[in-house]
Amino acid sequence: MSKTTTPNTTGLMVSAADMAATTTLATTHPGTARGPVDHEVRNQIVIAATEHFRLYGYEKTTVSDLAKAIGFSKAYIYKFFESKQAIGELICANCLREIEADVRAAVDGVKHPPEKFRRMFKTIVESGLRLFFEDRKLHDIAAAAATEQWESVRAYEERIKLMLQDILRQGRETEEFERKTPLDETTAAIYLVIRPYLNPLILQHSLGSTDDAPAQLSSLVLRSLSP
Amino acid sequence: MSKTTTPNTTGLMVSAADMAATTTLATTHPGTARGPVDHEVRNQIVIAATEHFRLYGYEKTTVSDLAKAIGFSKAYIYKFFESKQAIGELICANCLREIEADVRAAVDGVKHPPEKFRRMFKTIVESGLRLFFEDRKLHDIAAAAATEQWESVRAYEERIKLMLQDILRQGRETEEFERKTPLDETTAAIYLVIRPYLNPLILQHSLGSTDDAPAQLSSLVLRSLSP
DNA sequence: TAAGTGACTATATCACGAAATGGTCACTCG
DNA sequence: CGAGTGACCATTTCGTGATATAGTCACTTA
Repeated sequence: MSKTTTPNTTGLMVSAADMAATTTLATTHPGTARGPVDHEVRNQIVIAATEHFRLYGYEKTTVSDLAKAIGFSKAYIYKFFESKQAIGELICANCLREIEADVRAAVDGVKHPPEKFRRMFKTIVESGLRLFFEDRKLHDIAAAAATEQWESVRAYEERIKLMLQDILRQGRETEEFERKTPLDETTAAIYLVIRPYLNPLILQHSLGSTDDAPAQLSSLVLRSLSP
Repeated sequence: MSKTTTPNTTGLMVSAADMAATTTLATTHPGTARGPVDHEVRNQIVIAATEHFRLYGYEKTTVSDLAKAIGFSKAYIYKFFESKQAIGELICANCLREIEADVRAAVDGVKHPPEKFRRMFKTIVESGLRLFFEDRKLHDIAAAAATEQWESVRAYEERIKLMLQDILRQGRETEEFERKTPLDETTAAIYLVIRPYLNPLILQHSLGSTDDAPAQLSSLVLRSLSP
């Protein structure tokens, strides 16, 4: 039958902060979006979803709830998002980006790579725990995202990995870190060390050691990096 | 008295059950046991439970099933175990002890502590995965045990930790490992590194990296230990 | 034509009575 | 007295029909 040849461009026109009246940024991954990526109503949906998910959780929020909140019909929402999960992914991605921003802020301006690494690790754990304890409902989304391997989580982990690699590279340049081991290998190994504290799903099982882990593991890693 | 030889049981005998019967299954933690710890019927229960749990899983095995298997009434089972979970804990503990034995065997006879550590890590992952893939039903018990923090898991982790500390101590003696960092600290940190691969619950979430993780992380750890 | 929706379907969730299960105890029997 | 149990209870689990939800589509309206 006649495919709905919606004349929109489902392409990836990623614009960071292009919204009129909000603080939430709605960067969208290709595939999760549908219809106009930059649209007032789309932003309203994101805002309503963020609030509802935070207050009542992902499961207990129905698409109709969101529709009611923005004063449109449920069907209209599907003009902007492919599925409820696509909305969840976006909110989840925003969460993770916030953590990432925390980490970047903590590392930024610090001179020595070793200290950078320490702060990176420390902040990852702190921000992860903050999400877990203070925004449990949103954390649950992130956990679900991790379980089901949503794109948002994969991308987040990839970005953190790159950030780590960057710090390592800097440390090699300043000769504070050893250079024998291939950079990729070092990155991969250290990433494996911090992963349990990055991934919301695993973090839940590491709550017993979150107090000491960042310091102890940072020290261990830095020892392994000594030239 | 001396070991009961477990003459025979109504029902099939699996090799693993054989093992369970002949090796120490009397090692019961206070609270999980009840009545005579060394008793023919008790062993029959353990054998039946091992088999049933393996085949049908912990949840789907009822205490009545076990009773039927050994030819006694359900009530009699409670003369030997405080609860169904107590039986589960014992079977779980046996599983974990088996893994521990694997690890000990892999490390035993190796001379250099660095190599010992490598093998320890490698075997932990391999045996954990073996349980996961080949005895999923039993793995599920271990996972449940980890979730609910059963004593058996705590004890297992503790034993592995001690094993690790022992290797580290040896390495310090042979001067292959650095000695500046306090032994406790080193042990704790390295333990945190291997924990995600030890704990059945976390291992599930690390399946993507089980191929390279042991080697990469061993190298990282050993670098951190270099004098 | 673009913005927007009511009505529809297939699947998932819920409520709730029925059946099953973990656990106890008074009791029998040798 | 000790080995062993049937009958019993409180709590879970299960099966099932009723309800709710995700998602679609033809359609209206300005």
